[in-house]
Amino acid sequence: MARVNRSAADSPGLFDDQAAPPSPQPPPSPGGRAVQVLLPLPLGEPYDYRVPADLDLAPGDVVEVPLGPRQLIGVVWGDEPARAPAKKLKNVLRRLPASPLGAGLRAFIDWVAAYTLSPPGQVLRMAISVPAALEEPNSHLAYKLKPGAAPPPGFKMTEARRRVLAVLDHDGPPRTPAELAAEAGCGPTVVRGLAEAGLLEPLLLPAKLETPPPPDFTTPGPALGEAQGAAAEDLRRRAGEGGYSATLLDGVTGSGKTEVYFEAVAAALAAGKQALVLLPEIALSAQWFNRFAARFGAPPCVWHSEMTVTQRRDVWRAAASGAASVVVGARSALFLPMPNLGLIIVDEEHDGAYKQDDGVTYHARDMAVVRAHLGKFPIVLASATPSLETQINVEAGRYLRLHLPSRHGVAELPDVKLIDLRVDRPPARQWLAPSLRGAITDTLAAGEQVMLFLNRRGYAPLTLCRTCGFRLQCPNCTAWLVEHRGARRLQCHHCGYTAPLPESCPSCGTEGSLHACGPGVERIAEEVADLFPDARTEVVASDTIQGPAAMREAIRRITDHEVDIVIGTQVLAKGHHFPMLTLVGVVDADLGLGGGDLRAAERTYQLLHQVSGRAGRGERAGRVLLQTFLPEHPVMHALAAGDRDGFYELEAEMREEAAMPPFGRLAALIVSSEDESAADKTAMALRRAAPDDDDRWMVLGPAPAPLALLRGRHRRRLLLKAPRGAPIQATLRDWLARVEVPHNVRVAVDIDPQSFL
DNA sequence: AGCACGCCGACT
DNA sequence: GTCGGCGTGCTC
Repeated sequence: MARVNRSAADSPGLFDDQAAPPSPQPPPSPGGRAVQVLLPLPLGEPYDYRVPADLDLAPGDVVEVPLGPRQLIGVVWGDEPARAPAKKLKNVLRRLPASPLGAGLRAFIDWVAAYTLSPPGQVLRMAISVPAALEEPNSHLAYKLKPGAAPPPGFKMTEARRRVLAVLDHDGPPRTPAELAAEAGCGPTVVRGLAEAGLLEPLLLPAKLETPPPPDFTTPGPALGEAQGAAAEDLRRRAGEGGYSATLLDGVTGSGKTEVYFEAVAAALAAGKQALVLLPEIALSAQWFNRFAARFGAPPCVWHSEMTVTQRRDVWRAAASGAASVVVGARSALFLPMPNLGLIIVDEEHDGAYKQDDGVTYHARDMAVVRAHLGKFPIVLASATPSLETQINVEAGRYLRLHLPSRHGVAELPDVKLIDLRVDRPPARQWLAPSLRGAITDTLAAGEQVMLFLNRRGYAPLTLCRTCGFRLQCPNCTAWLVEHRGARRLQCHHCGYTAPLPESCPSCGTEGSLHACGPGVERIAEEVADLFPDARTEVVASDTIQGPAAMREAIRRITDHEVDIVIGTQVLAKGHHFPMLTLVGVVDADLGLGGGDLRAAERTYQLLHQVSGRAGRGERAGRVLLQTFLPEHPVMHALAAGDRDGFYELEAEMREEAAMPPFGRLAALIVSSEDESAADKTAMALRRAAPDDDDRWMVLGPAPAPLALLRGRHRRRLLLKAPRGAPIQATLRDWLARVEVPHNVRVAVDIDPQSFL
């Protein structure tokens, strides 16, 4: 074998035909090309690697590199000369066949990392979360007829086997086992049997990329009303022209919000762009998919964390290659590589599910605006009850607003009435007030449906001993154990701890003295069964409904009126349309208001508004009864009076007065440790090192975090309050650098925390 | 995030 | 005398 022109630096060829020995690193060559590779680890900065001569690399390329003893996949982040000492440099091993990450996505990852004070590698990990998608798609097995093959002796030519051979006999491409089985109408074993008998010739087809069916954006959308049409036209123009803009699409369910933003999606597609739609709880929105399919004649690509690795691999590839023109997903879809991304929709933008609280803490709605800004394309935020942040951004002129009036000229909400529980009292140990019971009776008599809403799973939120007062508490968290009578167990809703319900008090040993306090949905179901024994009832909560299929089935039963009274938690608050549902009873409207959380009133208003919207969406008028001990509270007042704007004005006034978000900014430091005193010590040390420019910065705490003990870790919280526009990241970075954090203590940073006590 | 290296307790 | 617990520190 003649070899020519081999340089001294090349392998001498000795090992060429042997099992790979540990590859000797070529000596460092100062002139050799290097790249910076960002690895999906919390490393803080990209690492330098040498580029072998036969490899041509550019920023965005996905590569495999050695790191210590292992090999990792990373992304080329820069192509400057190496800064690391030359003797540390290792070679890039290979470039992966994945589509490179575009400059826009890379800039976005850097931006999110800087904003959230997270290592960029940790943010990158969210963008390349499916390693399988980065490799060459697997070629797959296919069969064609083996020419001249004869059945072996003893082979029975059954009808099914004959059909398979007939399918291949007509000309046509080789087919995969699954395709063959489907076309021949038999099981996969039949195909395998033929292959084993040597009648089929196996061959490997190059992988065909799962190309999603293209949405049809050319067919005009449904006829829209005047305001809807004008809004759609505005968004169409923006999506078609490109360029950054942020628009609040403000309208209740039934105002045609979805149809309007579908027009923006259609315009983006017509301009050759990809569109991304974020939804808060993707798995539960079967009705959304139906509407999308009705408008575009094909389902969208879906992305959420509960999908299988295979599903996510295919969607990731389709997004990265540009084959997926529309992706709809939960918050993590925001980090999908979409090279032609030209429009983002954030539906239900006020929803708390957009905030990610572990790992990189980010708010997907706000980061979506950043991605649109960096990518210079429009973003649409849609909601019937926008967040106060978004409202203020509209008022300040940072966001545009398109208001959609209700299409049918009816009031935005059904008739909402308050039930004053101080006067209209339920009997002892029961929870439905007489007037609500009466309304349920009337509704059932009219052949209509009732929804009772209580945002609390299980039977009772607290169990205590009547003899000694002992309360059953989670050993790992600062939380009561919730009795689940169906499962006959106690459960912690924060860490998943469960235990059987004890017969006697664990503290004083008295038998039969444990007492369930307060209601959960299971207990309301018990009361309903007692009061309305003939009604068909169903409890819908995240723990009674396992998986999207079960959810769809529950929704179908309710829609088809197989249920008279549905008792549900938050999972039932969203988007569903039940034509025969005319009465919504909110068992405890005050539930979210306790605890002094900054956003308690806002969130309660948004949730109850949404729940109220479930009543009377069909032909029939609906009514809503809110049981409350606080009928004079602004939230209750606004809901009963249908005065959304008044509520927001008051809420904005209070926040502005307190210089709280969105008028000021917050960052939280969560100090946590299994060792309580270590957590306390670190928290106090942070307090002492706090920025002391009192005019700009204000530090609150340390205080026990909302769950002072969570999953066995003791948590303390400090809050940094700053004026809008203050350099909060730089201040936090300096602050953290001044404090020595022991190794058994973690300090997590939460920029723009959403919930706290 | 892994993974190795390192420094103190219960075994053959 | 060794095996192995997991604390701590590095990886271009």
